[in-house]
Amino acid sequence: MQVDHLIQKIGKRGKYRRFSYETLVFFCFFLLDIVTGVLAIYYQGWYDLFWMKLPKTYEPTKYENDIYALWERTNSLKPKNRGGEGSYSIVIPPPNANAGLHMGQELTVALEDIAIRYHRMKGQATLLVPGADHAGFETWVVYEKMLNKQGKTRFDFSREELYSQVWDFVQKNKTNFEIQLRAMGVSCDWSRFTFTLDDKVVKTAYSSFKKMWDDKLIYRGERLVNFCTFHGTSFSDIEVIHKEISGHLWHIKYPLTDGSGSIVVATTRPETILGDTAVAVNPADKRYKNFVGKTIKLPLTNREIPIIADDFVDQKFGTGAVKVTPAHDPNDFDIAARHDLPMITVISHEGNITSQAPEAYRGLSVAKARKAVLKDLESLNLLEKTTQHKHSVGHCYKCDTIIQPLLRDQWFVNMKPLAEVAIKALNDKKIAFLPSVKRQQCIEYLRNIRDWNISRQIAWGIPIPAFQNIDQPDDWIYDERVGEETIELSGKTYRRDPDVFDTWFSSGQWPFVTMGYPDSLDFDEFYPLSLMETGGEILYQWVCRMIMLGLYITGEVPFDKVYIHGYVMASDGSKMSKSVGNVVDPMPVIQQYGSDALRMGIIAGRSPAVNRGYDVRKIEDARNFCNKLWNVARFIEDKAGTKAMFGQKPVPKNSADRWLLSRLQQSNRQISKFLDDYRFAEAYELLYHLLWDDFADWYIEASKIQANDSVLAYGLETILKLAHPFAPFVTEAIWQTMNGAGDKEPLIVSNWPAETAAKYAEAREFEEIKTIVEEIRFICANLKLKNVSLFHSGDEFIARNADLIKNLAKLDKIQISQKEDGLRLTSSSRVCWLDVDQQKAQEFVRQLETKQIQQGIVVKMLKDRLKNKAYVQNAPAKVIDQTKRQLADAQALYQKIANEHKRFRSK
RNA sequence: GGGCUCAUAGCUCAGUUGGCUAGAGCACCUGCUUUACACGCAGGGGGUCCUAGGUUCGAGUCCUAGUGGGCCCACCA
Repeated sequence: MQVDHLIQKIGKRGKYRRFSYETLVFFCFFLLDIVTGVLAIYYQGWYDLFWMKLPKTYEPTKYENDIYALWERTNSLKPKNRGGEGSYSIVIPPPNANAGLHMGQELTVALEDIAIRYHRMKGQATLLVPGADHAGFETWVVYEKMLNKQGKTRFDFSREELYSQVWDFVQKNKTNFEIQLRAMGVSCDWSRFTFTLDDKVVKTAYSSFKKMWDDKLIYRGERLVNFCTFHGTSFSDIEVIHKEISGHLWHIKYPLTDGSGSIVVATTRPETILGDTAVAVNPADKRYKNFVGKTIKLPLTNREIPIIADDFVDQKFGTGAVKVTPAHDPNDFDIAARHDLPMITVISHEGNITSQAPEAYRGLSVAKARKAVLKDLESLNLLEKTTQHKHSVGHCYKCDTIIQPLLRDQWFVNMKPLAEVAIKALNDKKIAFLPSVKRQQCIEYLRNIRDWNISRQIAWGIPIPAFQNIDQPDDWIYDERVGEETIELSGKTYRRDPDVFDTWFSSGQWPFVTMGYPDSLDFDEFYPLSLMETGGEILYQWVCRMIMLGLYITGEVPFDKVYIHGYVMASDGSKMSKSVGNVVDPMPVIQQYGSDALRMGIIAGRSPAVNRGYDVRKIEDARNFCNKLWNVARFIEDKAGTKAMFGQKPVPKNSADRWLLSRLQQSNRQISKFLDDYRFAEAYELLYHLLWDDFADWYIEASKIQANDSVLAYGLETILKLAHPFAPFVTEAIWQTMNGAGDKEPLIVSNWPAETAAKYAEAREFEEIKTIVEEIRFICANLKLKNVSLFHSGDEFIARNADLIKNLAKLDKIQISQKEDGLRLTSSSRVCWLDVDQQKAQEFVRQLETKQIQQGIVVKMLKDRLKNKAYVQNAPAKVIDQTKRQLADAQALYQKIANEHKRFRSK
């Protein structure tokens, strides 16, 4: 750098003249260097400002906050160009308000923001809506854990107290992830931020509930629900985790009442005997033909229960006879409904045996009751045998407690009518899916859908607006006065349902809630959303429900396209999990490598729905990419200056200029196409090579020999724009620094580069130069040559581009010569040779040999292909033409190599 | 039990209606104090595209079966 340079210069002279004037200057600079060095550590910006505009390496942390603030200050995150054609909108899947953002969310917002920035630059009215999810049960679990740490439980507080405490807890975390979303560079419109407990959300949830209520889609019923006895709440079916458990199958003898024998049933849950109300066999089962209609005396109880016949029973399983416990098994519940059997609840919501069971077992836990029941059966000699049995058992997805199917009065949504409409929309391809297989998966789910239990027995959530007549339990009314414990209505007293909605009931309405349904400009313009981008784990819980509710409430599909991304796994391919401790937090990574680097690193090489490990090397690659861009900008700043650089038409003057324009045009086309098709990783890779290979390694190197400021600036401007969706911060930082005063619009709202008129043919000349240079580099590296000369016998092309070739290939000189005794180049049609002495050149013969053999194989392969009649007959003309061209090229090359090879051997 | 998905260089992965003489980054090897960048420059080596069949003029790409990872769904007592 400048200081070091001066020190070197002055220092050398000072060596001989101590205490001279120069020595003094030297020390002054030396001191200054120390001072600036120290300052550099504390305040890099000042140092940079003093010596140069753009510092040597890009340091993201220095710019990112300011850049984001600039976008907010300039209102760049709000939709512009409204009212025109082709608006573009996305809603961020609202992160849970109870924790920081994880890598999966980084991926989510990275993909969404790339799409948003691209469409914004294309000039569309563009909207990305941020939000936060109260995440009912999820947050509840986190909060309850915190309470427990303080030695308290949920029973210490009233429902209202709990609600307000959780509210405060969530507010804190909400700010936290608002900061994080900004750090991730997400260009969302903060003025439209929506929390799932905001008034408008609650209002919409209520009006939807009311509509369903009126349409008779809501019913209250005592059904079996999946109940976690630890958390004291019920779950929907898809929230239950089924696990393979290796347990036992107990065969139990049930004596017939008439004393004529017994029937043996097999069960995995012997404690449920206490609640049996029948034994069922298959009507076609000959073994039990005479049993049907008889009764048995249920062991351990004094009850007499019937033996019934039902098709559900599988003759091949167990003994072919099933005990029926309607209150604690979904299948048995169905059987009971068919046969009008009583239901006896023997397990309580706390997971203990109830008073409906014989006294001996009352109050015991399920596990203890099982032991006791087995012991008693054994002593009565009723336990016939015990076998090992693998079966799947539902568990609470948070605490791993075994889920008990329990009878409970709950609100249910009749899903069939909603699902049918959704299935039709999906079959009609009203929504596109990436990857496309997800459509079928959704349809399958919807076809087999079961009614949705939307009641949750927790304090944190949207209260269900329903009240029950205290004198008449069947009398339920809809009322939104949920702040009241009881209400009076025409002389009757009604008590509020203490339950809250399942979180997904409100978030299932997210697309239209956030757009201000039913009457707002946003709703008119931005609904349906352009894209719904999320992880595959909530395809059913969220995506399918949004489709159903969107269609039901608004009459339209809620979004045009669904993009499902894969998971960000740990680097060893396993799942990231807090308990394993292999979670990578995005925030420190942003600190270390920069927000842009994390964004590009996380999307690199990813296709939809494919899980991939987190790979720090990809982040490093991306960091290097940012730095490359930075240094390209520094170079151009140095070369072309900073005044009025951008926004001007490029004026090509030489072959490199024309080549670059053609490369920019092609890349622009391809990157745009990839982004249109949501192929983010491929667009990024193309961009990477455009900057690194084409622009930096070739064009900038060439421009050191023959500079053209207008094309340099145009190239940088175009690449900054193409790169902006992928690297928003560094591109904007460069744009802001180089684009002069702040009166110009920020890059974020600038226009996507228009296609330049560039003809590919014009680019051919530089391609040939590249080929020649590459061959010379190869030969020189191989023979360890330096400063060789290139001779030609007056070739016009070589002569015209001599300067370029000489410098790019690091030659000593290029001259005309008549005697051809060096090493002739074989990759180009130009006749030229390197001035290499014969002995040295001979070393290259082996290389030539290999090359000739390889080329010979290629020629033969292409020839054989064309000789094949079937190929010529069947392959399309285009492919055959291509082969012919390939063969001609290959043969020409082969000939050159062979000639050169022969020339050497003959010497 | 049903369904989906992945298997390509040492590692992580691209490779979209079959046309491939199979690519990228990292890692590796050889040279570079070439003043935009060592987060760099130049050059290089490295692959029976999981296995076995099949369709085709042609298969990494399509079909069938198998092997091994991952995921989802399911009420099997």
